[in-house]
Amino acid sequence: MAERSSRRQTPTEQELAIHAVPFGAGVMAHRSKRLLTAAQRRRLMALATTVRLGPGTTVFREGDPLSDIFVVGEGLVKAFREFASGRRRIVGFLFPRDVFGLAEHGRYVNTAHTVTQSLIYRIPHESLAAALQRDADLQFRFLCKVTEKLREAQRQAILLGRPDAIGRVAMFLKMLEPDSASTRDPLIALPMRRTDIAEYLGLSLEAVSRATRTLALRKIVAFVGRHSARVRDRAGFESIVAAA
Amino acid sequence: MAERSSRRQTPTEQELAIHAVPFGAGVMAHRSKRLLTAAQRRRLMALATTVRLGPGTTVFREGDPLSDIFVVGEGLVKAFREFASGRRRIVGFLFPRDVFGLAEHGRYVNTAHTVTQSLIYRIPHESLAAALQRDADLQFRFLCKVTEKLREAQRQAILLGRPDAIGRVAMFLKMLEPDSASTRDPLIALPMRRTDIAEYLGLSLEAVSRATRTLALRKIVAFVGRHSARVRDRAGFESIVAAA
DNA sequence: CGGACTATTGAGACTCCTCAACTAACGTGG
DNA sequence: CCACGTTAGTTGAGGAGTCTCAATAGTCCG
Repeated sequence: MAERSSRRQTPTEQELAIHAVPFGAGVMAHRSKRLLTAAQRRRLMALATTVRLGPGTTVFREGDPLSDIFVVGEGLVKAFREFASGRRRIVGFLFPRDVFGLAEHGRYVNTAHTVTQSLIYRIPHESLAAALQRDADLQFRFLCKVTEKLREAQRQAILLGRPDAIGRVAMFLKMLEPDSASTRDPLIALPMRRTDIAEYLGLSLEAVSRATRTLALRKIVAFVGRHSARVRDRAGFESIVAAA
Repeated sequence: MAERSSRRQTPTEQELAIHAVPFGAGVMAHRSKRLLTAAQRRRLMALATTVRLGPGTTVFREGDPLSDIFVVGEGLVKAFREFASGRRRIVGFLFPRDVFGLAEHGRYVNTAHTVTQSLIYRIPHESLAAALQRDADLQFRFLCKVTEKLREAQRQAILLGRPDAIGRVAMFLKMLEPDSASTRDPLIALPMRRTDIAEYLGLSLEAVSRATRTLALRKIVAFVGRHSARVRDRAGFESIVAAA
């Protein structure tokens, strides 16, 4: 399930155990606030070029030769794969501080699109590899980050294993919910479109729509506008998330 | 999608891009043959204790405090999570050379059971973390390994997103299929039970059974006994795998 | 040769998917 | 600032597929 190595550092440092889902979503709040020291950050930024992209822009395509590793500075990016049938499968939402650009055999395995306007840092992969080789501590941070992604990926797998649409949507909202500790405002931001949610949850657009409607009718979650939600019935919500 | 850093080494070295599915399965054949140098292997073994476990043995449980990181030497291990409803979700099969013991906040996030008799190496996580901190190259190998797991996890997510049982089973078989290049024998080993397959694929036991039967009736895959299969109609098989 | 477990097969209910139409939101331009 | 057009999302009806429950067949043990 997860490979790892681990080492506790500052409080709430996560283990190395592998578990990486290239999904920055919901986890946004869970991730450690500062993974890098000021010096490390400075050195990394020296290797990076900064790009500002409008919404719906392609960062790279599946099959493109690997060139850079990317880090989200601001905005939201989605990583997905397309099939012959035209169906799409989003394998992860990338939030600020998330690293992306997963490759295999020298080629990116997914396509990455911006969802909202975004600020992206790109680092040539050779430069990054060299930097990681020189700085074991920096590499450890990366290892933690990938492990975090693995955990997220497992979470998505668990979510997809559920047979009920309402449960999937509830789990998705739970993933995007800010840490109860950090934020007092229980507002959940949903920057992506319903279609994106459907492609992430493995459901049809209509099923997502019906599930949200049901949650709203039962007064478990209130959707304000199309891009935010709020849990109204905490107990009911958690029981749906926990079930199966 | 995947974070990463990367660096090509010997041929077929994989990138660091994050994408980790704690799933050793099918990927067995895909993984690099030798990730460690003899010296690194020796040093790691010095930290490890060896355990031989019978089939169906619990290695650790979800929620247990993190103590060791594990590596499969021989046999097959499954990592899964259990729900209040009694439903189980297998998030990964661990094959020889796979690392497991994913933790968060000092606790294992999954339960690990042996499927067959297995030889397991266990390394105290502090010792491993220290070793990785000292040896950047070794740490890089771990990073590659976690990245590999992330790719596998994404693959499982893609698989689970498919609505058809036959397609899921076909993808699963594809994952377990040995590299066409390495092995000339197209026999696919299925050490796990049907129930395990069902819990990995997010299907009911019966749906798996019906899917295998359908594949057999269409003469696409031949199942010999309960623990091995062989692709009979390569074109038909690949078209099912690729579809959707 | 039995017995317990695992897997297969069958019948009905339920849920989601597909197709289609309608409504709402957003952006542009007058 | 309002009107229109395009895109995004909601709602409805019917069909396909899986899930559940139940019973049968097969396999691995002792």
